[in-house]
Amino acid sequence: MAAAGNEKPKRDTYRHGDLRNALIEAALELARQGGPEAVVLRAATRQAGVVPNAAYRHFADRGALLHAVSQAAMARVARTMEAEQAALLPAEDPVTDARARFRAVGTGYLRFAQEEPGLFRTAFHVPGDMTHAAADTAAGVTGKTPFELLGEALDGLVEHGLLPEDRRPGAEFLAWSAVHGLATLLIDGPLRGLHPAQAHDAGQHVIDMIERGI
Amino acid sequence: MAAAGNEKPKRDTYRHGDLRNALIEAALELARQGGPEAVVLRAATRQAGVVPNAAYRHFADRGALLHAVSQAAMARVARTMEAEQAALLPAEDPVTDARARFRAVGTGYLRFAQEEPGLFRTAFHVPGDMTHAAADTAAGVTGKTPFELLGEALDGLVEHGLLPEDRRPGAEFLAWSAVHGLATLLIDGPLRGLHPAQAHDAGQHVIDMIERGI
DNA sequence: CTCCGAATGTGGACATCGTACACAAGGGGC
DNA sequence: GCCCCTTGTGTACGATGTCCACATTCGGAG
Repeated sequence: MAAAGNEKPKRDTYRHGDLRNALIEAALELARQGGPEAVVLRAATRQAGVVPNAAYRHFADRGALLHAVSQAAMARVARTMEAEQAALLPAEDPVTDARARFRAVGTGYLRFAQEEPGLFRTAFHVPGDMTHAAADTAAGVTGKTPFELLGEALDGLVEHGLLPEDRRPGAEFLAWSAVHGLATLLIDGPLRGLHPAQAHDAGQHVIDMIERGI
Repeated sequence: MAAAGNEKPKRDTYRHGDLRNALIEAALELARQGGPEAVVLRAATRQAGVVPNAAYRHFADRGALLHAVSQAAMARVARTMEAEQAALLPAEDPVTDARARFRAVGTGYLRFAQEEPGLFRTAFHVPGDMTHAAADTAAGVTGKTPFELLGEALDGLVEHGLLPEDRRPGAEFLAWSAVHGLATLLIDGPLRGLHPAQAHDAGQHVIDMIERGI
């Protein structure tokens, strides 16, 4: 049983053709299992069947690669949130709908955190630009970042009288704080390893708290 | 201007005498500026004036050192929380007191996160044992971990009728989620670099939300 | 069509890191 | 006073990020 890595797709052309994306893809896989610190430049190039230095033709340094991966991961968060909303069956009451769409934002966020902890941690590892992240790289299919989706849902609450207008400013930070904090607890805090169903319950409780306290 | 590091306290005895603590101390300083990833074994031994391998007489590996540092950082979190409570001037009303003590838990937590972001991140980097952390290494002067301090404050709320008893179970996770999430936003999220006063306000808003929604 | 420059990939090298193994020094119990 | 266990040293190895010089190829200007 020789230890042969499953790398090196043995390209024959001198040029790779799509190295940049291949690197992001490989790094994304590394991030999935192992989080941001597992995104190691040489491993990604190995997987792409290319010499380490080749990466520097597409990324300034490891940080730049990691940032690209982070953006990609964030886009997946957005897609999960969108999917959660899309799965909602419309009630007759638009007020109920607005509320459901708001909750779906949090639920999707938490779902992603549980299902893809590595990617989740990567998405918010070199953050700071969650709010103004280059929309196209960090957005989901609707072209909105997770943060924008949240803001939109909050606007919906106001619009339908579920949130007083004077409470709206800064509300995204309250909601985001609570949900993200729980995600942290679930991923590698004391709530780690919670049964999915229980985790879901915990999520709903946090969202309840937000609705009450926001 | 030769590049001379400010290391090597030039010990003369063959034995160091207190290497373990010296390493933790050095690593703590590394963590303060740079967070967990800045805790590099060789740097700590350098600072202690000792060869890299000497560390292995006291820690199984880098992870073990980091864990010790994490515990120490957590103890500081606890102390900051205790200080915040101690600074409270007692009201005549015990109910008001209970509430103030609860809020001080969150305020102290957030204060520490802002004042010592590196240590804060280190404290919860290899977490999972925040709840059951070896009490003596992660505790403050009162011998309680941050988590225990929170639980106690919540008990106080119940005791004085500020929190319905049936809402008590699991309440620490709701409160912790919200406060920790905000800490994350403040440290390296979109709220990073917020003016201390504004950060304080944000913290109070989150705690308001918790009180309302818990 | 040819040729040349810009883009892309290669090779080799270096500093730094974590860590393993064998050895040295010395302090404490008998 | 002797021996051994603890603690620190020396040397070494593989891995990583990154730098520099060189090779290969693509695509457009002539």
